[in-house]
Amino acid sequence: MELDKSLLSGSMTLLVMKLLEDGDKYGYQMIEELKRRSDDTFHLKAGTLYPLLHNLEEKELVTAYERKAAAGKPRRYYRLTKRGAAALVEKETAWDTYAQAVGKVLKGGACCAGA
Amino acid sequence: MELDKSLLSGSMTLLVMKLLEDGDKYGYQMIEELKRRSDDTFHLKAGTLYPLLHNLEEKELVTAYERKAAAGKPRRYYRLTKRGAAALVEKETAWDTYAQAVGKVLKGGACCAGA
DNA sequence: TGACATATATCGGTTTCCGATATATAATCA
DNA sequence: TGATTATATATCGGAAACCGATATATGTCA
Repeated sequence: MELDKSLLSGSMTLLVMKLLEDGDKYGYQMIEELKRRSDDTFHLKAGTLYPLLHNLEEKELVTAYERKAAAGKPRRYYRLTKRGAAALVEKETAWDTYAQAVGKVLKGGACCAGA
Repeated sequence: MELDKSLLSGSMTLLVMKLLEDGDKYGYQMIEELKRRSDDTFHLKAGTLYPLLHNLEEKELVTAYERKAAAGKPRRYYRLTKRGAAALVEKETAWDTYAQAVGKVLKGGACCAGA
């Protein structure tokens, strides 16, 4: 594909990083928020999210810290690093390019234009 | 994900099937046309396309026939079956849903709305 | 002769994502 | 009290997508 293959379908990484743009969040919270913000379209699974977060941490695109909640297990919060924020911008641009290209193929049949 | 996982990133299957909507095509031709219709964004590789086509054939979403060209190796043309055309419509709808959901997440930060 | 474009094909590998499973805490309910 | 459910994190194994490399075969052009 050559345009950032990791977008296809690394879209989950993009979306998770986007959630962190609004402020630090912990894993379980991201699952809920992604569901909400996508109008119940994305049901991100724990088995997908946690390895993904660990991977972002390794690449230093996010940092993590633990904090006890009023009840339950302590929560592991994630924060976008500067490099993470820069990577996010790139990923958003790549997504736009990709989505637009799909749109071109889906709309532009031989039926409608010689262009 | 629950919305047709094979869209993420089965987008290639969607795009290839879409190309066939305009008429029968052979593999190499699809690679060239996808490049053209996407304004040089998608560089579909032979190693991706041919297994994908064989898979569509197995599922009876396309049929194939061979035809000699004026020169060179004979070409293997593919044609959308009725089931294939129906599957294409579904895949296009799924793509729309998916792309819109990504759009919602990318646009709707906590920064801009309580909605 | 060799390089290149056309054309199809397969194998092995990486990355994505998920299902299943495990662990731990607290609330609710029968 | 015991069972279930929700919260919260984690890992493992597997399926599927896509690609790089490679192989094959034909024809043209220098």
